[in-house]
Amino acid sequence: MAPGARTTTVDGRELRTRGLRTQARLCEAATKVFAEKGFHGTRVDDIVRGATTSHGTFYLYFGSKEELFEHLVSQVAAELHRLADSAPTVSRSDASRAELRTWIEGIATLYERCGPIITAWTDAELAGKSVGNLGDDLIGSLATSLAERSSVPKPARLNAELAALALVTMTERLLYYTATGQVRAKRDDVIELVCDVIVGALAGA
Amino acid sequence: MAPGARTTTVDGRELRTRGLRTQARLCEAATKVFAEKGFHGTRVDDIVRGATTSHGTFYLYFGSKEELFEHLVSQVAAELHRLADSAPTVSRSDASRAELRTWIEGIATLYERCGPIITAWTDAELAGKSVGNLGDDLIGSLATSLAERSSVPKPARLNAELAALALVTMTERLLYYTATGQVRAKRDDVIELVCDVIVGALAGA
Amino acid sequence: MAPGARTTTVDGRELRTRGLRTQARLCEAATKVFAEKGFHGTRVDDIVRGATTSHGTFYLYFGSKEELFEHLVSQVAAELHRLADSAPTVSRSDASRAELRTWIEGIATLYERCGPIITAWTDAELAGKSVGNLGDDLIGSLATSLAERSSVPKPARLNAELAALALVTMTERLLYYTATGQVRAKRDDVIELVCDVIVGALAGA
Amino acid sequence: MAPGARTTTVDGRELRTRGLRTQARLCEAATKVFAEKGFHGTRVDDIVRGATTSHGTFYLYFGSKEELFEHLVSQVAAELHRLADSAPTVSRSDASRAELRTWIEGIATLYERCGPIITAWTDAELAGKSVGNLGDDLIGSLATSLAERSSVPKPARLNAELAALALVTMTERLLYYTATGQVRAKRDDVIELVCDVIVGALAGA
DNA sequence: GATGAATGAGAATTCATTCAT
DNA sequence: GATGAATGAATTCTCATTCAT
Repeated sequence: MAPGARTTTVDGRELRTRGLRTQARLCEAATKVFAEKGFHGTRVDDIVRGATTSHGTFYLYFGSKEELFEHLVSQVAAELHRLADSAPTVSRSDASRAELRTWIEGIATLYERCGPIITAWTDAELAGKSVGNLGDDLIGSLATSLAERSSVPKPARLNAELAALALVTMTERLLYYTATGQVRAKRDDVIELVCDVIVGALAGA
Repeated sequence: MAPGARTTTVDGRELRTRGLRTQARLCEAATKVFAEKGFHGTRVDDIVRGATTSHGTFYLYFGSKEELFEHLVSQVAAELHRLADSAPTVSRSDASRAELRTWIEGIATLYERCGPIITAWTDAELAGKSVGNLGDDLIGSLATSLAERSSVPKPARLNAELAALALVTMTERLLYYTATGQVRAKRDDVIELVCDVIVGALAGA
Repeated sequence: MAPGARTTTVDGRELRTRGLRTQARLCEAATKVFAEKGFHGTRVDDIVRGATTSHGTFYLYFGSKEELFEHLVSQVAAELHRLADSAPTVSRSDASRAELRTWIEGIATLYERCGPIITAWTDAELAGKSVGNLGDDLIGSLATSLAERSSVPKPARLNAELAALALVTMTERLLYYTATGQVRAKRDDVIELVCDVIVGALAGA
Repeated sequence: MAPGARTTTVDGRELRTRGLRTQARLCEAATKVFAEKGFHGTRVDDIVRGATTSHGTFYLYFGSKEELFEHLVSQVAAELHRLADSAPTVSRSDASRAELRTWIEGIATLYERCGPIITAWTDAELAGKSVGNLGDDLIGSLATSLAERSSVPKPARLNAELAALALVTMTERLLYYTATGQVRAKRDDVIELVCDVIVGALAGA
């Protein structure tokens, strides 16, 4: 092989520049179509046309519609995991609040970029194709991180873990609705609000 | 018509007792299958087997899979609308808290009964079959009711409407996860928690 | 049986007044629907609704959709046969022309009454259900009658039988088009024209 | 595109030689089956078997049974229109008669080639799928052409337009019956006869 | 690497006819 | 006599995937 030629492997095959570009085109097209029609509504033909290639080529790069989909979703999932790892501690201090805000902003940004894929993800999930499980895995792990790092004095009723879950759930959906335009509110307002509720609930009185 | 004979009409035909029973059997079977496999995963054949009838009979009562589905969903939607209308006022008084709790319990109960249909609903919605729109319509209207009835002193940042939306969203998802077993928590704990967060956020300090 | 009760038999069963009326209603409704939608386009359900009865009742009187259809068609066929038998002689005499005219008028009238059924007949025929065969049988026999009675001096080329066929065919179609409104021409003009052409062709110079 | 490569497009796809052949096979098979069983009697499956392909392939080239049918019919229709445009003038001169004869022969030839498709056409038409309308459009336009070009001195009663319609109708049906074998007569006799009648009726005395 | 063609196992839906009351 | 309910074989159409060039 020519030295310096950039290659990656897909399913064991070496991909050179041309192949890489084709693959990228497929991903792009797929992202668009999945976003518009959801997982079930998307036909391989749609993707293939969008990428101006052929069916044959599609199966050169991805073993199935599912596989391409998982490929796309796993990228989002990875970012969400990264966010989970960087969950801040929650307390009433100004510094902590700023940190929390930054974190929430990170989630918002991700959702703005990938909202539609997340929709399709939910769609696919319902068909039992657990790709990495949004509802459970990721929201769960975001919540766990948050709970671990919150300074809850545990008033009688407040189960920190559960509370974190509630709050992350709220955050997730609200940001999702905002990103997809289902909720008409200013991004900043939403972020502030979410921070307020989280601090109110998770920081000791 | 003989007085007292209960009849409904489907496409101009009068339904007698037998027909009514068959229709009910179809609904039951459909509910079960939709719950198990989601809207897309469900075949008319599954429903028909579940109800021990024939395909022909199915189309005697419902024009299509979609139609039967909408029939089921509209019932849940109606109940959600009813709940929206009965949203309580939110304040720190004990009486108000009790009312809120009852309301939340109502939602929880509905979700326990219909969780799977709601899942399927989301599933169907993604295919563009807007049956009545869960995410938008209903959560929105639950939120609006709640906002209107909350005694918020409006601290600078807290937009009551948006807050209500956030809280209802949280409630909805959390109860949904609980009802479907995706979250392992005691029903009562969840309800209490949700109440706490709502009161904390929506009742004036 | 009560003396004087009018009865007919269908498939061996005795029909009393009520049954007779139901049967008549079915025929009426069928005539209408066949006319509108053709044989293939007509569903038993359409007929049954038109007659405000049930499917069960339909099969009480007719063994199948075909059978009812044949029942209707055979009536028209009978009248056409009667017309064939009464074909006039064709010559240049005024008396003969008047006779011819009357005959053509008879056909026109029949077509005005039954045009749509004749359409449906053609429709059904194409499916291989030879009910009595319009194209062949009847037109043929009309032609034969006409040929037999024409005073053709047989100029070299003119095969009377074939000519008669041609002329009857022309008559049949033209009257049919006129009766169904596909040709916008005054009834009398059409009849006159047809007479002219027939006399011109069939009567010796 | 490589110069000389013959391609057509179906629904945006480019057809190569192989595809073109398959499409042709489908048309051939369809022609045969439609001829045998009429439009309604023909199943996609019949066509597909006749062409030794799969259902999937069928729908690769035609959106439905109707579409393929229309494709076939439109070809015949086009030829009929061409014939309408080339209608001769009618007079008693020998030259004119020869021209007329040639014209009629053209129709006869077309009917010999496409008779069965024309049958199926009528069949389909009755179902309301107006493909281009045989009875009305085409016969009408043949008639119009003929009328325009006939040297009728207009004896009192003879409306040239209507007469032409009558004659074309006669021609059409007679040739049709002859082509499909419903009338047992020598082709030439029929053509001669038709010419005679037309000249007799349309050429001034 | 890339492509158009081909496949065929489903899936939804229709409708003439029979059945039970 | 009459009726509503039930049936299921037959039919059209779809689409993920494989094949041949």
